[in-house]
Amino acid sequence: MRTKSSAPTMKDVAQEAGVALGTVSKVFNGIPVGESYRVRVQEAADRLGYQVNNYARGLKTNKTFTAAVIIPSTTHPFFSLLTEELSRALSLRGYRTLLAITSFDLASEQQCIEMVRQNKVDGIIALTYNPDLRIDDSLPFVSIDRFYSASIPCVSSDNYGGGQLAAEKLHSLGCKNLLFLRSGSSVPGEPDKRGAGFEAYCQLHRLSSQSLRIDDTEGIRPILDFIDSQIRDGHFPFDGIFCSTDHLAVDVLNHLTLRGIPCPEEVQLIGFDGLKDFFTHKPVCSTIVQPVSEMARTAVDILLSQDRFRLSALTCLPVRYQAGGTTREDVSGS
Amino acid sequence: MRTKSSAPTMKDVAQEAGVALGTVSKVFNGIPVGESYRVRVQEAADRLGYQVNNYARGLKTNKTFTAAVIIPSTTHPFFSLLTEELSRALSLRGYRTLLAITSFDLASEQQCIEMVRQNKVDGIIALTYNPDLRIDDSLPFVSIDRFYSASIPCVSSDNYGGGQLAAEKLHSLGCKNLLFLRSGSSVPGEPDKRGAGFEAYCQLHRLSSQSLRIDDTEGIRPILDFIDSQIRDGHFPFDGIFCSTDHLAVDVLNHLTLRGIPCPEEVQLIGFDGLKDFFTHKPVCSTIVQPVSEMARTAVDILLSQDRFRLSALTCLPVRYQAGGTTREDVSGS
DNA sequence: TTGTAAGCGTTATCAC
DNA sequence: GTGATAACGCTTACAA
Repeated sequence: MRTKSSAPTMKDVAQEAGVALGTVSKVFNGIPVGESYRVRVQEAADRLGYQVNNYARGLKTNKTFTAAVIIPSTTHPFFSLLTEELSRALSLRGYRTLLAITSFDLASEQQCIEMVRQNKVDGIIALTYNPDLRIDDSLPFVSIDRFYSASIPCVSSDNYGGGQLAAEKLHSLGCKNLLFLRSGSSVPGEPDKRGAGFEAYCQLHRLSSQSLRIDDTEGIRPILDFIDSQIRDGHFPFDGIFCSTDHLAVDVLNHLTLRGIPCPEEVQLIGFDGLKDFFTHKPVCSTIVQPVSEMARTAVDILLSQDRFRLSALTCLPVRYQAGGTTREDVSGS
Repeated sequence: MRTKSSAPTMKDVAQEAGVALGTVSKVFNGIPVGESYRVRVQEAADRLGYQVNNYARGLKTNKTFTAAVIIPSTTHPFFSLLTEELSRALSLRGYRTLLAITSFDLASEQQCIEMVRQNKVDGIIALTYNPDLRIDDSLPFVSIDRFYSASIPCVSSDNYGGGQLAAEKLHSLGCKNLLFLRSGSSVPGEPDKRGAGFEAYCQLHRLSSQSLRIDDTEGIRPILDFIDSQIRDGHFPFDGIFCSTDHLAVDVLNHLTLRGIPCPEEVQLIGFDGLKDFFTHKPVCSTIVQPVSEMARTAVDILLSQDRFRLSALTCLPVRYQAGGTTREDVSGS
């Protein structure tokens, strides 16, 4: 029956159903209309395989029911989980996800923002590193793990509390000489508070502790070198290490093993993120678990909330400790 | 200067620049225009922070420069890599990515197609399981790993050849009694050819081989039970196993280790996918590597090619073997 | 070259 | 309750 080459429009449906254009529109917007008309329109639409054109609708309504997710990568387990949870949360609220991957490139981050703005998204959720990001505040924007300004809501896990928790755990596990290791982006962000919380706990409880922070541009070589420099006669002076990420913790664990320092026997190790090995579904190390799912839901809630500006500028979600083989309580299960 | 509440439009820019609307449009479409005008328009646009409205443009041109990626999940390493590569390839061609996650749900797959169609995407790349998917062929569609019909181009790796390659490798590594294990979706797809290729090689070379295939709805328990049932006096009768995925290979490896069957000493194991451990960047097992990046690029090329119907219905990309510790040649490096 | 006006598919405001 | 009609922001003939 369809001789038209392009997709059917409301006009086609109206003609097919023998009703006026406006009536068709009403049917598809749930606006009350005579039952017989409703059925006629519905049938005609089905026959034609009609789908409403969101672009045209958005042009009129200024709503596209599409949100952008801007993220550095999709292959890192934390980001991939975050992406999935964000997409799921948006979908649950009837929103589509426009995905933009920045590859950790600062210029690309800005481009992505411009690009998705052209697509007239209703809002942006972004995990970025560029401290000078130009964010137009006419468009709802929620930042993850990076605080920009009071007018840009930021969602993160309780990094500071997580650092404290890690110190507390190591403390209660009998560690006397603590070490904090950090490898990460050179631009400041919420995750920096992990070390701050850790150090605060140590200071408060008069625990001996030392910290080493490096940029990930240098690779982790400096950290491994530091570890080697500390080893004297096969002995490592620290008995508890908190690493800023699980990834770093695993690298440190492997290096210590290589050097014959047994973990958790001689030194206990706690990471941050709560990543699970994909194959075994087991934690890769003892760790502070980020509530990724809640973070995603919260970010979406804030993005879509009517009065975003009433909300607090920074939302920190609670973390929890999870044993994973690199601390000594594990023998009694967890 | 901006007193308008909503985003600036071309009209605003025209007014600001003191030129006609059409002139502004031309500037943003690269259509030649007097240099002085071009500059005036550009400046006015910058001043106003103007961004073209892709929705309005698409309405007129029937092109949105947006493609949909429909995928079961973003957390599985293979899918997450595929998603990233697809997004990257699309971006390189000037396309945005609309991401839809189906969670392996057949009904959701259909919904996603409908949903992205409403957003007037220019095409869809999908990895789906629903054999009865209703695909409107008015919209370019490229399927990954599942062949629907001659009019729906399908991209996959050379699953059949990969199966052959696995058998050949095990053969050349001295295995005499082979086993193929498969756990996967109950709906047929290109990956099923892995086993077929494996068996074909065994038959051709008169190698003793056996196969066990189960649906992943049952979990992998039946496979582990089968393995247990084969063990006699601590001895396992098969000396070479090909698993349909790396994931299965790792599970089998762990189970064999648990039962005291050393791998690769007593039995050698090859998986399929080529996944790397995220932390160590090392293969999780000896494996047949899928060319994910090429698959993504190919899918995008096909999707955006003008005459898609000239192309072959099924494009199989070459795989390669990679040693990863579960086969015996590894001692001499890889 | 530049300006004008029609129209893309939809919604919303009206008379009917 | 139903059906014309004017926008929405943009592109594109076509006229100036």
